[in-house]
Amino acid sequence: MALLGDGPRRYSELRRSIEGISPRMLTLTLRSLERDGLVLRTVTPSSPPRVDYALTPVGRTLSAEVGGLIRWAEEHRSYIGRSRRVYDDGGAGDLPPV
Amino acid sequence: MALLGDGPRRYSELRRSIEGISPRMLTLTLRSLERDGLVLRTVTPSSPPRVDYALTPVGRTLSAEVGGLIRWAEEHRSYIGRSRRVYDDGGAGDLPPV
DNA sequence: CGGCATCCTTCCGGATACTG
DNA sequence: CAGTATCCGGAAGGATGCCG
Repeated sequence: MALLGDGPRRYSELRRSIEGISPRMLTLTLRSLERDGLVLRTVTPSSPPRVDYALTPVGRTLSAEVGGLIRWAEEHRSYIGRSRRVYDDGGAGDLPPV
Repeated sequence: MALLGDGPRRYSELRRSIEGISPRMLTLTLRSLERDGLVLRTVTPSSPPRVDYALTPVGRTLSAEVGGLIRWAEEHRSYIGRSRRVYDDGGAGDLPPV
């Protein structure tokens, strides 16, 4: 979603930039976004074939929202890491061990 | 998350207002939020026992973000419904059948 | 009241192989 | 290139029963 924020992307571009995603999941995700009217799929029947994915106007409004969430996650990543360490340390207390 | 937006809530309050959630999932969710430092769990050892959940300052910032997402979903709910109907109708085209 | 432990089913999503 | 089809393991999460 957020990846499509600035302009259309080809299938293979997306696949490469979302490191670790399987073709299956990428297609499934794109299809559901298309079904929901958030992404527009454009097929150019050439050889080799070319398929572009772009946000629809409504898709752009969601993308903005998602972008905010991503920024939040980046900004608080370290806070969460610290919280988890404290919690997992065994709620024993916030004073360091003797 | 968003439910805690305005003030602490008791376990049973949450359970009732999130209709359909199992005690297991509610606890699991609250625990992970607590672990991440987003929610504060306060136990009042009385009889019957009482446990309150409240957002931490960082939790409030996420809650705001999530609130935006919820508003987005409500506003575009019908748009998505329409898109799906069109899509499932069999991509045949946007002109009505003869 | 506010949980936790356990069992059991569901289904998400990865790996792999094949196609227009 | 841009997928689809199939198989399959593991994790998510509901149901149930018990406890401080």
